[in-house]
Amino acid sequence: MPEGHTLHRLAAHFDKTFGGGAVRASSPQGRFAEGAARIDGRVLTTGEAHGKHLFLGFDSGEWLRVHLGLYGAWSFGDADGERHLGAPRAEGAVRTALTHDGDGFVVPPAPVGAVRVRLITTSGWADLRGPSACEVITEEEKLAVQGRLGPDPLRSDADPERAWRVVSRSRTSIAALLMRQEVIAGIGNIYRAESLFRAGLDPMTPGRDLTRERWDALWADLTGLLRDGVRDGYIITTRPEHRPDPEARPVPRPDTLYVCYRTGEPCRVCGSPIVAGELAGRTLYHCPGCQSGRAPTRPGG
DNA sequence: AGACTATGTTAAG
DNA sequence: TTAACCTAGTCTT
Repeated sequence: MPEGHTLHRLAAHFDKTFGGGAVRASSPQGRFAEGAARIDGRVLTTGEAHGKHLFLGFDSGEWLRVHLGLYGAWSFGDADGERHLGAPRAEGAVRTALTHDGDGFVVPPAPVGAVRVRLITTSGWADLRGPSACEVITEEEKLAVQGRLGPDPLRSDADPERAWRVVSRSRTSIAALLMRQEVIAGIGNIYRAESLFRAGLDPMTPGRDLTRERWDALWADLTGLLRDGVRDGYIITTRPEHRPDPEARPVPRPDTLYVCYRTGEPCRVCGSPIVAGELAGRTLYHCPGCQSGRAPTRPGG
């Protein structure tokens, strides 16, 4: 789950439900005690995402920067119940009654597992577990982090031209380029593999062999897929005609994806067995039938 | 109890 | 190119 769409969902959630009042911050696990003390009592003013980074802004002018890594996840509790957002976890909202203390702050349940940060307001609580990065930074430091990130298709300030300048001059494979956050921010293993399948592109195609038109189409497709992910809450890349039941809303796997996690299974379009390889330590999935470099096809049109 | 997996990144070799 | 790190769930012994 933690590809770009998840971080934008998180940012929107904090923006909508945590703004306005003071926030109590703590670190039940203890590893973030000092950082929590710095934001404790402050007002959370804004939630913002850039690629896979989440920035929570406080009225002190400081920011909480969170990167979920592979395993990080937030849990939330509010009037709507409890739910998780981040790494794969048991899903399903649980209805629990909210109780408030004398100051009007929500009383959350006892921490479960290693909770790095716990945030509490008068309307709900949020627990963060397993992030690869969690730190309080200044505005200047935030801008420095963002300066190292490439354009994020989900942000209004994204400049695809910047990504194209790198891609069009690189001998590196498009599959590797899509994973480099300084080239394009927010793409992970699933969006990488699925977008290349939808484009009919051989993952090993050098960046500089892409035409401008194909790059523009790839960027546009990624933008649409990411927006769908923000809306749906999980990644859906299959077109209705390629699902067992075109009428039904696809559930997260097995019907949502073309190639990811489908090693050896028949391609939904051409029937070829899906191939899994390895690139820079990550599993790279593709369909040898639909994604041959010589005569690229457009699966499903 | 231990191995293994996961939608990620960084630092060391 | 490899290992390390963060966590929790699932599978194997």
